Amino acid sequence: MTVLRDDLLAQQAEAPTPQTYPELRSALLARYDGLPAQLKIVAQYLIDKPNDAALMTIAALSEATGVQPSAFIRFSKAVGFKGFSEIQTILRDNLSNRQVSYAERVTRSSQSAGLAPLERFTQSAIDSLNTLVDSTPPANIDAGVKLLRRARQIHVVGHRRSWPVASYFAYMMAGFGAATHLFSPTGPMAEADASIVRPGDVMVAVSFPRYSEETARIVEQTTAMNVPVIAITNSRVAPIARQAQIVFEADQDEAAGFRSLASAIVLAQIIAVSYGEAIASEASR
Amino acid sequence: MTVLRDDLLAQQAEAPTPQTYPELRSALLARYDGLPAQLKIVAQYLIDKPNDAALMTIAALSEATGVQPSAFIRFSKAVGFKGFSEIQTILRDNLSNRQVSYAERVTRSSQSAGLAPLERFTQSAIDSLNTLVDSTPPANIDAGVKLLRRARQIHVVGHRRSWPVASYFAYMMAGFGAATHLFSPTGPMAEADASIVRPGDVMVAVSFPRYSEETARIVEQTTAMNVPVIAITNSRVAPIARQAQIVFEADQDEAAGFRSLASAIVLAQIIAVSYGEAIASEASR
DNA sequence: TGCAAAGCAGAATATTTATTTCGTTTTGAC
DNA sequence: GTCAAAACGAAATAAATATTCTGCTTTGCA
Repeated sequence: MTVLRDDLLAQQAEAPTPQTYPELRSALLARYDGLPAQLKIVAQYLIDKPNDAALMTIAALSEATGVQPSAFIRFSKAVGFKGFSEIQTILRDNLSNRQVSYAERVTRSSQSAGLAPLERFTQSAIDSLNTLVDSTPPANIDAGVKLLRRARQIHVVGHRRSWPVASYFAYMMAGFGAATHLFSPTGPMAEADASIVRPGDVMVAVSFPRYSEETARIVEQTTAMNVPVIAITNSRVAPIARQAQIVFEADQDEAAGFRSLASAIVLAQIIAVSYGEAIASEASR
Repeated sequence: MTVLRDDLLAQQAEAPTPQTYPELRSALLARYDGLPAQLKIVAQYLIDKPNDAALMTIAALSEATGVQPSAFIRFSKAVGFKGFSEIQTILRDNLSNRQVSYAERVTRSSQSAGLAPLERFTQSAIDSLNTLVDSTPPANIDAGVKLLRRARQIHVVGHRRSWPVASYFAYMMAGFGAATHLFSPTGPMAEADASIVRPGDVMVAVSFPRYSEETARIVEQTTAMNVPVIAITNSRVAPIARQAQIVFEADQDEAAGFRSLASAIVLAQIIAVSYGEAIASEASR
């Protein structure tokens, strides 16, 4: 009897209704696994976007999450509240306190010896993305897509820093059903691979400074076979750009000696998705 | 007569209804002197405590200011709005989007649908980079760097879409001289690799929806050996985030069903460079 | 000082938003 | 496979909140 009561008390004690957002957050994380499907979605939204949820109505949240309004109430009661409004009160309190700490953060980080890597690199990435929009002619994308669609097989090559871009592009293209071959990232094997390139194929080469010699060599080999090359690089005069049919520039101004791959990754995505959309719009005809 | 009409038109023209908080604020400051007593109080409150006003009901504002609810409506109409709710919408937008520049917000809202992939994806990437800055606590980066520096060896795992991020991170870390081991991107081999993980190591796991089961399994195996995990993922409640010591969120709002890796790539770069700088600053002592 | 116009407070109403209810569907244990 | 319990979705209801309306008060001007 005593044991049972203790258990109940303990259960109550280890789950006192949260009063502040940090408490709420950890309570949700703790209970997440045991929640039913719809309520998991609600919990996730509250954890991931508390500041959005603070300002939205239940109807808006329902729309955003695809979860019925009533589920928000069930959720609130499951977590120990009387209704969703109580949860929102916590979220709002947290939001109105937040701007203080945010302001502190900005002042603190901007005064501490230059700027923290966090701000430096995101800003640099944003700049290079803006440049990407301005410097990429839509006609270039169309031409690239056209070439890719005519290809018997699409080869992708990229080494070192360019490898993530190359592998991402190959992954997306394969996802769209394109016959894709990704060159191995290690040098020696790569050249062996080159033998599988045939006329009628297309080569997509990714290369950024310091330009990999292997990539350049593979591009040379394939252009000799009249296989057209699509180059993703940082400059029209980059080694691989000279022989390429189509050149995409993803220039990145470097922040503190380290260039960001953000614009190159996004460029690869744009080309791949444009290809995917072209495929899809033809299929639907 | 003509003069009077011109005057009226001019008055109308120089007071277009504000759409953003900065506009609202300067409109209020400009008109403040000409307002009747009660409305002055309202204006002052909105100028002094916009973030409070954003979250309060008219009743609460009435209580706080000693001004009747109806005066808030009269005020709103005097400034050109249909009701006080419209003003509050502006205040709330300002509160939740403070980190995003207004220029960007305008572009974002005016585009939404039917735009070329080029603009869609770059804009979406920029948005997610802004979110990254706002949602990443610098302390988290410090803690991650500390953990990485203590590691005997650093293991990196990521499959499918996450592979480019994982390989890029491993590449950079290796460049800084860290003992780095990158798990193979193909499933079966990956699990064999797990045997080389030892206590004293650190596991860096990259995982985005749809979450790879292999990654989750490897993380489980290694946490069982008391190897701490640094997670790069899109949500605190992502599978691998649960067991992780440190969680970095790089959530990206998806554009047209395709999420960009830009913020994840930049995040990986930030962590790696922070590590590199920590190493360098110690070496120079 | 008187008078019109503007401002105001408080109650009444309309609207929005949260919550409850209930019939249906799904899930999990046997 | 069957049954009971839990979860769910949709619509009805309740609560809250915003807005309008009315008559009264103050202000500015002659």
